[in-house]
Amino acid sequence: MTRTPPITDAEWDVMNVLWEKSPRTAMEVAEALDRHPKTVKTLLGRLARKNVLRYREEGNRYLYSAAIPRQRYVREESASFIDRVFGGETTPALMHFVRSTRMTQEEIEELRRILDEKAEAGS
Amino acid sequence: MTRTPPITDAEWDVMNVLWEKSPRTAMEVAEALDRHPKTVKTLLGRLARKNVLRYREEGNRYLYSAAIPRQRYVREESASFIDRVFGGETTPALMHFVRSTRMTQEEIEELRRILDEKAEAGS
DNA sequence: TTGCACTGACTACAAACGTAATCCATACTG
DNA sequence: CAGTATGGATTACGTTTGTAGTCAGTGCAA
Repeated sequence: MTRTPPITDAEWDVMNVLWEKSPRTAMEVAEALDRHPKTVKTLLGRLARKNVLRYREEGNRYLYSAAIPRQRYVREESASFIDRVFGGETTPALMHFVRSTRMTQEEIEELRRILDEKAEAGS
Repeated sequence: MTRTPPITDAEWDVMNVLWEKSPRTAMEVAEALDRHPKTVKTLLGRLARKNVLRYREEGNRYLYSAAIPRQRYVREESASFIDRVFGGETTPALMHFVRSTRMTQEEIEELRRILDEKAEAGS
């Protein structure tokens, strides 16, 4: 298992749109982000070099797709963030997140169900 | 209310030791972090310039203290982290996060309470 | 009292970043 | 078929970051 290469803030933006929907052309990504196409191209290139995304030719353009599941990145980034900001205390961090995230009633319900499962499973 | 200036990873390390206990001399901070004193001095200087910490002279050396409460940084950093990493899809990612975090029954209870509050407040 | 040991101020510097512009090949338009 | 527009590759460039070295002042040891 290759280690996930670190990606920067701007690169996260790009990956987020690809994780949301792949594949996309550079132009589509740029539009989704409302950022300069050249800038986005640079970022796509850097991400490709890191093998975080993959592309396939389609006519004269490339179709980019995420090559590493978002889950994995979220997990690793969360760990390092929590480590840095919360000193490794995961649960307090989680509570903070839940508190500060706006959710619909359905989502709250869903979360309750998840908690029920966890309680069930026991520790 | 002045906006909290962004601080880098290395700067977080420094602030963490100051938040843990202030005031401290540059040397003490360097020792706590086990990092080169010169490096730490640079970081302290940058943080001072950003007014994130304050210092007071004591003989020929400075005693540094955090000038902005940790709480505030945690709040802001969390917000930007959630935004960046969870992207638009905050809640699904959060659910995954909850699912994959090991918690005690008490913590689960605590989280339930938080959800109750949210359900209450919402709609 | 004299020089050294520390300290902060200033300077250095390469790598990473964000943001693009330029260059070059090629696909579509007229 | 020629010219133009478009897309990727390469190059650019100021700023930020991590990491530390150099310089200059000063309090303490001898």
